[in-house]
Amino acid sequence: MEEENKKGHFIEAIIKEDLQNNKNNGQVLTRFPPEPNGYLHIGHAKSICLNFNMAKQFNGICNLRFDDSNPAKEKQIYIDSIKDTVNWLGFDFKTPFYASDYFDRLHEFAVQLIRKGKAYVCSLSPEQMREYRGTLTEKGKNSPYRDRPIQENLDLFDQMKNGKFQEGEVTLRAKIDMASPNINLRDPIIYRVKKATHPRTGDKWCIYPMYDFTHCLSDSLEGITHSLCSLEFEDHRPLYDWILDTLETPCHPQQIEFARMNINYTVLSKRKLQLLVEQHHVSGWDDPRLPTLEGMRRRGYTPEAIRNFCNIIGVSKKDSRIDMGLLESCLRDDLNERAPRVMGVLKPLKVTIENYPDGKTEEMVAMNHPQKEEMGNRAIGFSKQIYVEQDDFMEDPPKKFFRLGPGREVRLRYAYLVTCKQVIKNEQGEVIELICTHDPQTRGGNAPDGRKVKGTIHWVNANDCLDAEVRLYDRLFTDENPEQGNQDFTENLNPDSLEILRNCKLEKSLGATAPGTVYQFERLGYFCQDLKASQKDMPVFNRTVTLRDAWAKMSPKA
RNA sequence: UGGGGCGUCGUCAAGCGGUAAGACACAGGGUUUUGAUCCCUGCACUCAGAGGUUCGAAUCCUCUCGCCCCAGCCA
Repeated sequence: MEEENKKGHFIEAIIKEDLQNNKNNGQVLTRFPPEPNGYLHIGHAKSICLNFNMAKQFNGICNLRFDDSNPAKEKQIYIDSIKDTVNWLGFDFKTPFYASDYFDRLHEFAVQLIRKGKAYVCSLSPEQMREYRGTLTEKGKNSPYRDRPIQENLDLFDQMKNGKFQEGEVTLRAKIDMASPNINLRDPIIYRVKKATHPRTGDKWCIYPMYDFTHCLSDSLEGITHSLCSLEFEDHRPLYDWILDTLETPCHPQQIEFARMNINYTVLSKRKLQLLVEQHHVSGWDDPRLPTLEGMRRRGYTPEAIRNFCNIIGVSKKDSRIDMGLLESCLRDDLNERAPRVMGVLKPLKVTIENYPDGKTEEMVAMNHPQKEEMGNRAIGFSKQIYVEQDDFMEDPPKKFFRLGPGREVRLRYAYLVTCKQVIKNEQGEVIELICTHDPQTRGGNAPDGRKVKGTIHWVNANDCLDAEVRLYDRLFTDENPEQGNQDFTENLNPDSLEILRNCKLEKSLGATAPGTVYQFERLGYFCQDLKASQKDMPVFNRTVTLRDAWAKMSPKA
């Protein structure tokens, strides 16, 4: 808590200064305002953490508010998913707020604006509207309907509300300045006709407020003090302020913009994510390869790892592209602490210990976490037939290969030192079995004569293990920035982002996994059971993330 | 050619006139029954560039260059 005096990121600095000046009576109220038109992704997590953390840090509150002013795109399933995901991430909101709960008040505000002569009903068609708006370098022209008398506007707006107009026929516009260099101020539309059923208000309305009108007023109605949003809304701030200054509102929140998150080798836009789902490049919104929070959750990401990541990357106004490696580093950091260790063989190679008694089984004692005694031990059966990893054997290994090879001795973790005596191949010349001997004196893994064995490999008891499917995931795209330029970003999809292994042998204890628990398969990585894909007789495990692998680094793929 | 932003290590990011934090990555080394973890060490004489102000600048001023956003009845 010596953080107190540090300024932190620029938003934190602004809030501290406001507090010092007793602005907003020393209150801090933020909000996370998703539109329920899709699922949340890691980019949203940044905003969620920022908003909830600022509120918490300054003894304030953060509202979850659905920005549901466009019924054409919004659905209840998204609302449900978003609520669930925010909770899963570890944030509490009492009851969610909805912009749609303010529709009546918003309507009154619109009428107020008309009465003030600051809004008018415009009968320009969408095409005409575009022409009148001008361009980036040319001023716009006033709408011929701009000077309709107040009473006429009132009547027309009422007719809009009563369904007398078709979509696109009329709009309600703020009367600001068609010559403004800021296009957002060229008489922006604040209400449009939309004959759609709203997930929450049903068919009560056939006119809906636009974002710019809805957002600032919703903020004000809730007493928000700091309205944090992304950079692209910077141009909208003058409009945000204009509306709140023009209308008689409870308070005037301060909009502050920050840069949204980007991560390399993936995409973080709802539109592109949706495309990946629709075109079946992935299995669904919760595909473990997706940066959606539901996907990451299914993959095995923990809320703690995600929150830590969001805190670590900071907040600024600079466009950035964060290294996926940092996310993975945060993940490993958390998983290393909490994941129980187990053994599992992904690509099994049968090993027969020729000098081990037939039919005998011993219980070897394995630690559930090498650095945490308190996590306890477990017993693992050992017998004459075991499986080891195919990658842990090389017929003609280089000197630095510390694993199995003809005549080489390695330690079977928590069991014995074994030496490879014979290699058995099939007709194709593929190694299908190893005949080894074990040193009975080395039970547990230590040699009484003090002889050093450099390599330790994992194994699974052949006659008492679990058959499982394991899914290995790699980055979804081969290009660091898949959305570069205007070319089709799906061309950069990594064809090897998913590898399914169907003949995996896992330690028996994995037969009953607690939902959501991530295990470390020693020497391989972190894995968790995929409850959605698992069958009764064939559990499916997802590889959450690999372990750091110094060996893989020095031997660039054989 | 209009308006709004942004440019500090490979990637994020502190710094707010007193002489470049930290994290990830990377490179060495140590411990280790996971080539994991952990622990050391190294890693920007320089802050997009050029001028200027100052005893002193990444921090102030001027100009130049580069990148991002805006012309939905989307948010």
